Amino acid sequence: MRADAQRNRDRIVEVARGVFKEKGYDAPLDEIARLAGVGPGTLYRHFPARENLIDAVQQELADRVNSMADKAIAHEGGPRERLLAWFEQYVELLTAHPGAAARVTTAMGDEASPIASKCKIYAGANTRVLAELRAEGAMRDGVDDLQVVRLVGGVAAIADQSRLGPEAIGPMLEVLADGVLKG
Amino acid sequence: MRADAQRNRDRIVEVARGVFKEKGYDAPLDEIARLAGVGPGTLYRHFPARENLIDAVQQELADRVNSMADKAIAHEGGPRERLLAWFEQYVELLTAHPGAAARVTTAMGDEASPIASKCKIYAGANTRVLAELRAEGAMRDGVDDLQVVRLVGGVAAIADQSRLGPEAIGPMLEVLADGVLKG
DNA sequence: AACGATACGGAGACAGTCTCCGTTTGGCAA
DNA sequence: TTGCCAAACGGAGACTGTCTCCGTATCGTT
Repeated sequence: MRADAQRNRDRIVEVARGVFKEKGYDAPLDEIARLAGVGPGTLYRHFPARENLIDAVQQELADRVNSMADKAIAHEGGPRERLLAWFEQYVELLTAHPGAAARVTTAMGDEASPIASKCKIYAGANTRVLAELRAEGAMRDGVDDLQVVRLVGGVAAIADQSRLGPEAIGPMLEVLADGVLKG
Repeated sequence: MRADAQRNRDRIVEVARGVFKEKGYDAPLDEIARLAGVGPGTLYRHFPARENLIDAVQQELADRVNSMADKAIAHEGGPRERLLAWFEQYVELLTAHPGAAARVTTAMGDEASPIASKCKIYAGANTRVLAELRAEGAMRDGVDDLQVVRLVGGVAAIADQSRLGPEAIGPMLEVLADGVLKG
């Protein structure tokens, strides 16, 4: 890639991160182009669809999710505490950008989605936490990893769109934990 | 209301029901106006916001939800079977129109929403089912009705947007049921 | 320095939302 | 019936956001 093209691409992603965080994933793309000091054509050449830009912006979140999973696994307490710690971290991550939770969770399991690579990273982190619990015999039989990541993502999506706080999210995640764990 | 106004309003709702069912709740309103044989101005006078039109269209669904709850309560089997029957019926209702589940569940608990009246009806039906189970002592302590209707709505929203079938939805609802019931 | 490939930018086509206002219509009162 | 006017209509067009096309500029190589 030509040096000027790389520079423009980087600036677009950087600006988009800020705008998306503030205004959500439906923010006008032409405005991002303007703030990045490039024409709309340049933005659309680098990112043919909005989802491609979202994918680039989410690299930052994907970089954090695995250390989150590690922290949850190392969390003190029984399986329920560790699972809840993971759920809470994951919801917090997904609600970092308004509109992210619904998009990510919708794309989960869809290989053709432009954000499939990020979904894979999130799903992988979730699987690591669940594998740990499953090895301890704490998980109910028949519970699938993809189901769980969709359920938690669903909670995150509702929380995001309804602007729910931790006091409303916490009890919902507890229901999920009780449904996932033997008990 | 003048007779011609009432006639136009009814035709708009009727046409909107068909278009929404086919194209989802984001379908162009001007197209609905055109198909109903009225100008855009007429549509927007009757329904200042899209949500107001959605509210009118959903009257049909709201009329059905209570008999669904009755059927679930009368369902043969234990608490788990009855709760699952209700969850499945509710998800089916919410996914009858693409885009409905997310909107309804997002508005749940928000008095100011234009579709608040419909949310109240759905929430009321859910509460009736849960009250029955709670009276039998089948429910876990601390589980709130609003939480449950949001969780099931979240599943419906993800199922709607990801085009999931019953084989993917069923297991998720089982996790919810296990999290809601004593077990 | 010259040149060709690569990338840029912004005008503008297009789609959907929503409003404003001149025109029409329904229903009541004389 | 007729006349009146409040109520309702409709559609042109302003506005916003998406996305493309193509003449122009720039990069990096020879």
